[in-house]
Amino acid sequence: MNNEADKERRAGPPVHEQVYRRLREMVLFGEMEPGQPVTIQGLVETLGAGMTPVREALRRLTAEGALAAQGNRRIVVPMLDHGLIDELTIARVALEPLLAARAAPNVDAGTLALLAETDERLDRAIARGDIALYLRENHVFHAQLHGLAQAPIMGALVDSLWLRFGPSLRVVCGQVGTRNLPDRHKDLLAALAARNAMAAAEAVRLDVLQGMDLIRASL
Amino acid sequence: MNNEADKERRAGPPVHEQVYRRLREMVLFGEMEPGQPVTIQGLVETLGAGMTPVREALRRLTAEGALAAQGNRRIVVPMLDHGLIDELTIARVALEPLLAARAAPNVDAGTLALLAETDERLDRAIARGDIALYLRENHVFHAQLHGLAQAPIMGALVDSLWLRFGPSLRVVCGQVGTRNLPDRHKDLLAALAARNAMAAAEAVRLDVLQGMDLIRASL
DNA sequence: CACGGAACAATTTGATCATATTCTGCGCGC
DNA sequence: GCGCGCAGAATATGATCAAATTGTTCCGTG
Repeated sequence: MNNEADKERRAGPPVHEQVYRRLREMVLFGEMEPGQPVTIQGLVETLGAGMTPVREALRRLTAEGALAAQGNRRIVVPMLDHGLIDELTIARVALEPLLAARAAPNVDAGTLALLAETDERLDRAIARGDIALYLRENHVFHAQLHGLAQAPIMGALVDSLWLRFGPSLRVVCGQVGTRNLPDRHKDLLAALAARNAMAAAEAVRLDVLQGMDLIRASL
Repeated sequence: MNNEADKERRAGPPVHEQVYRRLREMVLFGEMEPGQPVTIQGLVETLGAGMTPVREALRRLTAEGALAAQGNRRIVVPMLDHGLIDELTIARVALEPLLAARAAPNVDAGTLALLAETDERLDRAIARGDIALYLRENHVFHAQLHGLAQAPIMGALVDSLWLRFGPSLRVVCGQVGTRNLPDRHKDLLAALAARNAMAAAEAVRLDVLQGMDLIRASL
């Protein structure tokens, strides 16, 4: 009896984990605006979860830089200023090419095909002007690359950086459209196919610089 | 009446913040052994706090890499293997010299004197074989440097890295003693005094390599 | 008869919730 | 303009429920 209770019990990951993942996606894919306040009770109502799991998810995201706690006990989606964007750019340029270089020796035909497929979907999203899908596929593309690097620590650092510019990237795309979005992915795929770590690193470096310039340009 | 209640009320920072800081120190300064399980209820008794603040502090530290959640919902102090140490080394070499270079232009006489004082206390700690004090002063030294860099994002990334090797560093010091601990601080201080960003970066790079080699050598 | 292992029970630990308490910010009156 | 409640939101507690680990027992086998 009591089917609904049973169904809820079956849910493998704990609630605070589910809430964390949901909020993480919302931040990454621009479902939350920079500067927007995030209230616990609001999320409790929106997500239909208890306070404790929501609180834990918020602490976790705050620790990762996805959200920001402003001294008085309010939590907001962080806004980026010029200095922070510069810092983010420096950090990304320092780390992401390293990941690409580490990934290069680990590519095989299967993973390469997977990356190529993702990049194709990404191109179609750009062509159709589907910003949400672009953000999603772009993230999948880089996540696959980072997975290949077999580097959990550096991967976590980079994830944190992506969380920080996610909301702002969405805003930029909304303003600029999908015309000149960064896509050094073809160079990257060629480099990976050739197992050329240096070339892969350089392709990623350019992709990062191009993307961050876009954000910087829109203030 | 009820002085103890009054005292507790006076406590400015919220309990979860206090618990977080205490646990963070315990991890950074090796008061917890790698591999040691961390239980919520244990901390509730040890620290005399409620479950909710403890849980939040643990989530935060887990997100920062200071603790590790092993699939089954247990939390442990992470153990480093060879691969993780290599990764940590790469990440530290990629980031910390950048911070030093950014800090170099910002040094003035006062901050330089502060750094020199810290370094002196650090030397005395080494001379006396006081491992706990060494770890503490070494951290203060680098924290002061990172503060000078005016780089909150990269500072957070580096903090996360330090949290990851804190426990293991303590173990190493316990085995090796304080004889040949890394100390490129004299070179670094000279470079900072001369506002030489490149030299400061190089000094930090060598300090990092030396320190991580020590950990790597002890498996 | 001793040993190994699988199932089971008991204890420990984690997850979640309902509720009380405290703090912040805001609007009202002086 | 300034202080003083008042509403609302966050913090913190303890109870309750669920899950996992541990220890134990019992059976089958060599």
